[in-house]
Amino acid sequence: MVVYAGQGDPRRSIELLWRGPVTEKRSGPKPGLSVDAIVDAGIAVADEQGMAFSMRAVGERLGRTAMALYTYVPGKNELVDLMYDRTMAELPTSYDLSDGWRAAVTRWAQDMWECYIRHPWVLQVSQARPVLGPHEFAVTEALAAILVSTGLPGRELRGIVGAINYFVRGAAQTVAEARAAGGATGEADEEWWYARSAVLVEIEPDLEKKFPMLHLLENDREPIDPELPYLENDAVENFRSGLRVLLNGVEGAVAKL
Amino acid sequence: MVVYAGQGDPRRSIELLWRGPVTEKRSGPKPGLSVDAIVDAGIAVADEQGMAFSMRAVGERLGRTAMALYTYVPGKNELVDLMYDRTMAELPTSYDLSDGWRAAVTRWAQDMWECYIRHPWVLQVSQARPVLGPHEFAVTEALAAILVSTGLPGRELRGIVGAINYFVRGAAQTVAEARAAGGATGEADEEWWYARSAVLVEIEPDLEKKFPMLHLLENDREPIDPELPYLENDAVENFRSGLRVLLNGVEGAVAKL
DNA sequence: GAGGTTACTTTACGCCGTAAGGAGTCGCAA
DNA sequence: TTGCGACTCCTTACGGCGTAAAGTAACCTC
Repeated sequence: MVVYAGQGDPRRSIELLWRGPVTEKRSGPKPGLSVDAIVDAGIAVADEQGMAFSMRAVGERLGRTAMALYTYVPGKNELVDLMYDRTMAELPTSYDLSDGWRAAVTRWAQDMWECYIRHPWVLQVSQARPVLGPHEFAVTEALAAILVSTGLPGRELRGIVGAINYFVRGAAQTVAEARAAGGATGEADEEWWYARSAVLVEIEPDLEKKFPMLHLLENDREPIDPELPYLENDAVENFRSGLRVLLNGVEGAVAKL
Repeated sequence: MVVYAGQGDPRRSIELLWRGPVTEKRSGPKPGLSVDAIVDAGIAVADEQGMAFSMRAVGERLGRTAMALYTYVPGKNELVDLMYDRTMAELPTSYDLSDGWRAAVTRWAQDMWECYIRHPWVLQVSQARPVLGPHEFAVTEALAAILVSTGLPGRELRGIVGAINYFVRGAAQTVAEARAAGGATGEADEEWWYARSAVLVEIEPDLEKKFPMLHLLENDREPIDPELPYLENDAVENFRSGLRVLLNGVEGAVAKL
């Protein structure tokens, strides 16, 4: 499932996202739940089951039925928006620039990456229609603050912010989905890869001759962390070296100023 | 829905992906359908309805029930894999290098981008567990062939291939999902954005003061194509300038050789 | 023409998000 | 004190989904 932000009433969604401490006195029975509790439960369930978590599962975790949630939250889409923004609150809102913008961006990317890995379902919340929550803003503000310090014009910075975002998301997705797929089927990465590549070379024996450049790309490997599974190791290496290249490009633009 | 590649029997999946022209004579009634026809229908339905298309809808388009498809294809996941690989067949398998690697990579990215826009559901097929189909290989082979010509070592190229891939996917996703969300609700981008930003400034009036760097980033805009809707315009600009920065980074690495 | 194989259908199961309506609980005004 | 409206939470139900199971009819081979 992919969730598009805020399909429902925009006012209701945004009020929930930016809600302050609501303390109105109201009649009727005391609420046994709260939006916060539901969002927490939702995150916990989604961390375990991925974006395909069900309202019933969230309710169950709170000792309620699924329908009880609808008292607090208009629907699943809005709940996901709230979960997304809450998750973004885990990240720092500003970065130390004393080691230069490059070190700061690297730390931002690292933090973001780790957050994605902790909450892989976040990677499936649409980016195109931003959730427009306060913490989502804050995270981008943090990156913008670092990059503005380079002195580059806004026109160029927007592309760079996008590129960094896309890159971190993509790289994290590679790891996150590998884990999720393994977890869902109980298969480890290696097993999955082994089973398929074995069948592949059996059916298509001269794969290396058909795709020589891909084969060339596989050369020159160095182990990074032998503790990590194969695919993950690969992803971490690609993350580091890809980010380095990307930031070199930024550095080039800065140097031309 | 996000589809993880090949959850089913690996042999069956990969045989389907790499199947040659199957011409065995078989007993029983003549097949009225074929894997190819089903894959085509699936792509057509997914282009219209997105990844949340249903097996029933694909069957209906072929004048059959949903269950008829299961004679040819093990399940929806496998069908999506086949649709994915078929879609990749739309792309060129090699690029002219006479204008240099940079021009070639730019064309590759442009082609890839357009393919994603034509078939937005492709962006929701997992990347981490590659589908391992022949055309997916061919597309990456094409990019690898261009980049190998730079002379950079495989270690560095893997990160670069990843970065370019992530970037193009992310940038395309921004446009694709904006369109999809608009299409699903019948809202145009502008309306969506207007409705939300209006509520936002009402609820949080001093947004610009809370996130000054984001506000700074919005400066210095220039119109690219006034025909395109707002969000899309933005995305196209970011795609171009982001790719430029990324390739500058690659160029830096090449220059150091 | 019999028997096995295959294409396709019908039916059904257990999920999903959520609409509708009812039961019980509380604050407050009469 | 009583009644009422507001509120939380429940049960039930609907129409969707992917697909398992079993049945029917077409076709090939012997």
